[in-house]
Amino acid sequence: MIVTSPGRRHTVSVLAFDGMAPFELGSVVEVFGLPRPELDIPWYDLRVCSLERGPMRAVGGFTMAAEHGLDAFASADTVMVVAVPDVRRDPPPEVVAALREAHARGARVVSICSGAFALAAAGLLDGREATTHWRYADLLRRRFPDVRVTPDVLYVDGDDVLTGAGSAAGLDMCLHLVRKDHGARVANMVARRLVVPPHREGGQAQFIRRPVPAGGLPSTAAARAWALDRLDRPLALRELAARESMSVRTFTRRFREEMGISPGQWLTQQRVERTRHLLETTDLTVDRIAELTGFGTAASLRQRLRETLGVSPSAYRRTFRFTKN
DNA sequence: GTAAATATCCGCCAAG
DNA sequence: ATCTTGGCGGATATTT
Repeated sequence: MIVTSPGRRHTVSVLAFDGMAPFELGSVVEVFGLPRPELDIPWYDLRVCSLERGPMRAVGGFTMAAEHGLDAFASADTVMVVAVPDVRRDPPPEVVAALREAHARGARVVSICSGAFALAAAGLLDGREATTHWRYADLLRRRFPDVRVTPDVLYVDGDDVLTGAGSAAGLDMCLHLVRKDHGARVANMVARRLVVPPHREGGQAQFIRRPVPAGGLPSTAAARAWALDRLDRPLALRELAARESMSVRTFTRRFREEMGISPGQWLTQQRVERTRHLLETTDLTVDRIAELTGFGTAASLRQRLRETLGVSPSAYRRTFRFTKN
């Protein structure tokens, strides 16, 4: 879903304001604003915009000044709000109007963290599923009863309107956008360069449950640790369940609640990660790597790699060996 | 590449 | 009443 016309880069705008915390803004800058000469595609054109003209104080004791105003904000292909000055009141009417205008024009409107309050104030979340930082979920529900607030996901993709949860989930949101625009291969390269934890990279899941572990409930953590330790051997679901003294059914259920993916999918992700590592750092044959990573045969390794990274083992190795030297 | 054999996943529901 | 558990079955995925 790239709405850019040919010959023009996809523009992303993000709103800055006085008193804001820099973290989520930084994530957006990192993903969309950083030059990426290693990719042979035109990268995004990021515009940091603000209502204020003068310098804005940021949390942490420094000041910043944006180069663009609200017009640039409203006219981008992807319009992002990563926070609001005050979650208890609506953002400035100019901002609300800019969001409505952008959405009506067909722009993709995205929020991270408390930015969802700005989208909600503009009516863009009415009747839709949306998320925000878990600290604000109740307040968002109370202030905007027409919004179906889902607190325990990393992000919600409504195609033209997307909402991301708090803090680091903003990065997941940004990578998700890259994946939608440019495919898994490019998204994975960006994620790699960001050194983002692997289990958040690969999946197709637009919808990941429980960004923070649920307290108190029995956990599948020990079984996961055990599995990682013997990843090279075949691991049956019933063995993992037995590790936690759970039935297969309960284990599967707990696992999905904790990790957002099935045990089998998780296992595959871990094996793909190990495969990547070995491809990048050794000259072992694909057959040997298949043994060491638990894929068993090179055929199934190739299959999995093609699915998750979109490339063959040799192509992957060539790319990363080449860019490293 | 196909086909058969296995394994996994998950809604449903009764039982604790 | 409300919640968690775990067996069952059949759709789906994976391995051989």
